[in-house]
Amino acid sequence: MANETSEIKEKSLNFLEEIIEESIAKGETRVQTRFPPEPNGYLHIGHAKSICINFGLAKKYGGKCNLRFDDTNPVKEDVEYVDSIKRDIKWLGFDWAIERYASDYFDQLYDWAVVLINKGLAYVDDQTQEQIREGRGTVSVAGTMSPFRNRSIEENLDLFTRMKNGEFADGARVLRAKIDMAHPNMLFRDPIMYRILHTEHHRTGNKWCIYPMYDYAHGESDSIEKITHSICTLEFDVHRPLYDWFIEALEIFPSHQYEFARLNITYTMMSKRKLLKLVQEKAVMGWDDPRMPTICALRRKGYTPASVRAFAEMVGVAKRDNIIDLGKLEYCVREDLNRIAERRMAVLNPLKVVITNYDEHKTECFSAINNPGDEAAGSRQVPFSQVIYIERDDFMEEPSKKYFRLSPGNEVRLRYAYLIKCEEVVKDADGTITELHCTYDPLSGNGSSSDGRRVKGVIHWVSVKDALPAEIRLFNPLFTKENPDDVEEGQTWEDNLNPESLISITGYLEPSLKGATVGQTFQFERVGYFCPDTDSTPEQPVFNRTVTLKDSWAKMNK
RNA sequence: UGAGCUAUGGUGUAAUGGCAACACUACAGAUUCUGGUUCUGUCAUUCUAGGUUCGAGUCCUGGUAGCUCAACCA
Repeated sequence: MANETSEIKEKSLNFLEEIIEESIAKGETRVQTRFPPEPNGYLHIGHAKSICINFGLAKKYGGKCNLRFDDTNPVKEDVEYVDSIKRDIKWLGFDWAIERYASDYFDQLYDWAVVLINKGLAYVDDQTQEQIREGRGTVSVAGTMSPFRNRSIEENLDLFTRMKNGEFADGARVLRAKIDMAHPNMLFRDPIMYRILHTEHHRTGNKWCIYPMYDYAHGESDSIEKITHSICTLEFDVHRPLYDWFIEALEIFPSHQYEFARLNITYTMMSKRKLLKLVQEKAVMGWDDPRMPTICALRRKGYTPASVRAFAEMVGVAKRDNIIDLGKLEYCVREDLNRIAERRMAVLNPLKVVITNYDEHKTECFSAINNPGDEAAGSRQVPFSQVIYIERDDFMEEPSKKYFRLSPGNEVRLRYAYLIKCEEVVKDADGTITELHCTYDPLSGNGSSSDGRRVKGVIHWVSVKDALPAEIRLFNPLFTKENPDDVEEGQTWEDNLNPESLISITGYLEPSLKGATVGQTFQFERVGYFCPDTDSTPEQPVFNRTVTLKDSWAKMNK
């Protein structure tokens, strides 16, 4: 029997879950969602949120989620994008019930347009693009009616057929819904349903030279698929009345649209158009450049699907505008990687240390734990010799008060190996430190020391003669401003690009990292999480920094 | 300026008329062969002015602020 203390407090519902539960309470027996990307670019973290919502809701309520490509504008779309989108959704861990394209419905959509013409609810307009724009009015001034608005049904039918048959040039005519040129909602001022585009479509080829607009195609596509909950972002809320208008006018299955606030992240650009520009202008290596917010970039950078899903869960779903701290995304990867990533040692900014009382011909191996949180991960052997690299940050000639790493006369623990003491600092003519001479305590190899003394500092190291040199790519935010669109007078968002977003250096890795392959992920102890890049080869290894470790020492010294 | 949407800590999300909760961040401390992890603690009179009510973050009215809409894009 459940008693009060064993009761688990139920997690509260988000507003979409509430809507669904209400509809179920009212007798709805089905939950059918859809994820409807336009194949005109790569999916980004904002789409990941939408994917998690749509597939997550379907899963939670025993329903299904379709994948539907919204491919109504052939001039911007391409199969390259279709393939990447499918791959990214699968990588995130979701699978769709059915795969469809808005273009699958072009015939049906055309027939329905004819229905609307016959009902006197649509007409062919011969005005130019300019004239149509002027006729629409403004937010505070009513529009004016097109001189072609009152054509007969027969003439409209004839003209629309001829539009379809390719008799007219691009832009010569459009099909418009006949609604209300004075409507306060601009979208109701006789919205365009079809435009002429003599462009080859990536799926329908040259079959069509007229293509439906989003507002006409989307709700009808939802209706055809009997979508119960059509979920989209907030900027589409003004489209909802029109979405409903077409469905009611056509008397077809009533899908309903619900809107949530899109994801924004500090220091991150989410606009597909602008991301495309970065790719085209080669400001980044490509859509999967690890500095991009795209899903393929996150994958390449070393993010796990679970961490992206956890992030989507963490940011929640609501209708108010938001800007999420980039730190939250980093928290999510660290949390996942801390659990699963094997530890290794690597020195990114080397300082040579000679251990003067250690046999110069000797190499011995120390056992190092692969993952302190996972005993099953086991351990590995790490070679040690007389000359090693340590991080330059781990030595300070004149240490500040709370510094407990290496300094002249001071002793530190080499992780998994000996205690060493700095005896001499060697400098070049410029005064730059070139190497350190240290002595070691031969009895300290097992974690103890010769006389029971304990040291606070533990630093990582790599044996110079065994080290594996590798290119290390350090990534920083792509933009210098929290909001990349926050621009000074006379500047553009591109002026906010961070010149230090990519720093490439040579690091020295422990030899066990040889042969690491794409998909593996490691923690370089005390430094961060790293993974082999897709550019990596056995001869020239390349590692990406996924995210740094939390560093409270660095923060203290800011 | 017409219409629509939204206002709760630094950030995000809860609280469904009854003690403002959870997570991230920040700060303080404990543990630690990673200045990591883990653990403990600290951080709000809910945009504003009125009203309804025994009782309002929640309901009502006015104001203010932010976002969205005037592509033959989605």
